[in-house]
Amino acid sequence: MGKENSKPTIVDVANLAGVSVGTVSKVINGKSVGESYQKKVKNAIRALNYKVNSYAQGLKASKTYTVVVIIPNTYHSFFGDVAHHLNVALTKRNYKMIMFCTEQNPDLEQDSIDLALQNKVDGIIGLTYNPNLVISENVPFVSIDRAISPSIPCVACDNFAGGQLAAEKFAELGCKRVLYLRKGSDLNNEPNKRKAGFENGCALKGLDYEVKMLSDEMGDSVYDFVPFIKSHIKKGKPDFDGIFCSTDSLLHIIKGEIEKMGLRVPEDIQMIGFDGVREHGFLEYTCSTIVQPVEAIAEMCVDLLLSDNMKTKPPLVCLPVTFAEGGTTR
Amino acid sequence: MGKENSKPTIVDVANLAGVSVGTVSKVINGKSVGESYQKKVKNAIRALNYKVNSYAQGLKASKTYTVVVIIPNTYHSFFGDVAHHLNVALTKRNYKMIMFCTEQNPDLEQDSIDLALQNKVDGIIGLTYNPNLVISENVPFVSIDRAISPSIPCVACDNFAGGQLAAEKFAELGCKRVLYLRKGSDLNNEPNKRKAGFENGCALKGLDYEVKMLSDEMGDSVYDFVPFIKSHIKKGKPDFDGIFCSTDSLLHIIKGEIEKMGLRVPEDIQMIGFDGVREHGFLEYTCSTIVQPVEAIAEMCVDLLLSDNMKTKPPLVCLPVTFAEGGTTR
DNA sequence: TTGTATGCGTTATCAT
DNA sequence: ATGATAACGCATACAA
Repeated sequence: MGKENSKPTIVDVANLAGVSVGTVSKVINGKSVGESYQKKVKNAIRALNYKVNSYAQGLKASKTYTVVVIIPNTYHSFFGDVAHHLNVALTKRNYKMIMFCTEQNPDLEQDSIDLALQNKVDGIIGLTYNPNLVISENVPFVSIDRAISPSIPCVACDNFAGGQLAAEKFAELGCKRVLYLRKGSDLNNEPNKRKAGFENGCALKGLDYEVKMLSDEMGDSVYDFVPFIKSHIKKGKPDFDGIFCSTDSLLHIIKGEIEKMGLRVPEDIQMIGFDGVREHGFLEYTCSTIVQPVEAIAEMCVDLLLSDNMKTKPPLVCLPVTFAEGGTTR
Repeated sequence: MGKENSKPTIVDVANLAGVSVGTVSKVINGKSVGESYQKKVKNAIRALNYKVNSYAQGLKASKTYTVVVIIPNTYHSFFGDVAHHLNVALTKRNYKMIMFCTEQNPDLEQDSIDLALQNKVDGIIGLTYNPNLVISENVPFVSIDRAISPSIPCVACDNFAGGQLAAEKFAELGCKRVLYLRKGSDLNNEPNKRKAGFENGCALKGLDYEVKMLSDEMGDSVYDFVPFIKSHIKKGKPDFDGIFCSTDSLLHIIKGEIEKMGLRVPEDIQMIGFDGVREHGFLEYTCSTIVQPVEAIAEMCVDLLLSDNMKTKPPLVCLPVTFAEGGTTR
């Protein structure tokens, strides 16, 4: 008897149905099979509660219907949102998603890629920060928010347009002088284009502005913005009436700080953030913000990754952003 | 030549190294191998950039170092937090995590389990709501927040203690009459014990209270709490001085609503939530709250799932909660 | 200690 | 149309 208690295989099904394994395989894969055989096989499958072993399938076909997603984490609202929509987009196409959280650790990012290759996944989607990422050519890779190489498509929102939109909104809302606060990676990534777009918009609208940049890599703290802001307040009077923050997260911290300084939002100071993520999964935005089309980004990533009939993939895809009112503008 | 351009296999390594495949396999798996052979093999592996095919491995060993995590979504802060810590706990143990987001859809939950079985994963961790979940006996399963069957371990925070702790805090903070607002699933799950714990705590401390329960399944809206709250305000004067909300998310909505009614938090009304999730991944809590030990829960789930030497697994594990001040209490 | 051969479950290529 | 059989890449018992 031997392997009595192990899982049923295609052979067991064939035996019970009184047909050959080839026939069973055909039934499973929807190939043309005689009516009566069809029935016998299906009954046997049900009777044994047989499931195909996707590892054997993967070994044979070297197609695993599995995609690895590399992302810093899922507790941060924006990343959580991205991860979720990637999952939905993949599931919709019958793909499984293996997730690696890297906390922006360069080594972990590289390890994740190596592990993915080892697991013969059909592709990788990565939101990474490692500037020296080694990606072997034979595996489809789509990058989010960072151009890695010309042969690797990068998907992002239109960060430049987003920055410009923010500037235009401030102008429209009657602001005269706006601060741009940014803290992020020094890497040459897409979100850094928010600044250029913002400056462009300010120039277009004749809006006065000042920029303060802080760096992740340099270990700057968000609270380093505080003295900068204070230097713009003389005798309780700010010389600015708007603040554009590079992310909604940053906005929330800064909002708390300037409220401590006795300024009210949006009465005294109007604020616009970036990302447009809804905390708690609610529908309402927690601040006025430039909204990233996260779902569209996720869909685009998956489409690009899985379309093997596309000869030359676009090196950079920018998806449109929108402005959403969220209580920090008038 | 044939398969010239395909990935190198263990055979290619063996050929290049001038040894047998068995030897290569041993080197890969850290079995004892002669010093000189060791070197030759390792060089060949490097030269070919060889990676073991984990599908072939999985087929052979029927051990895949893969765990499926079933969770409603990752954009909601609490779920995102859970998913993240599960990922970290699994990665730490060299396991890969396949994620399925189900949005609490019962069919999707069942499908995810079936798919997991098909993929021969080593185990499943599920935060599910389907009351009729069919889980075949031969796959390790750990449930979060809901007891599914005596043979399936359930891991949760100590919800009863959490409810009681909230009541005790209210008493300590000088409250005389507290409202308990709960919206959730009617399923017999662990979080529903918060109510009993709260009532117990109120009784213990001689605290007056009233309870209002809303149901997910009945399609209730959180705004259905508004008339209930208003019925407790006579001529602008509330007959309560505290509100315990079954989740932080709910607290944030209710806080907005009662502020619209002209009540201030925490000056007029003190509020305590449940979950203790930090928005934006910050360190600060967004409200005073009963904090779930998410990391401990994740670790416990993984430990329980992967410990095969444990003969009888505990049917229910409750992990301790703590109170955190977050600006909605005095 | 090292090499050889068999099997894991599936699919695809043959004959039949 | 159906059945037998050879791969897929790896691990392991067994032989050398």
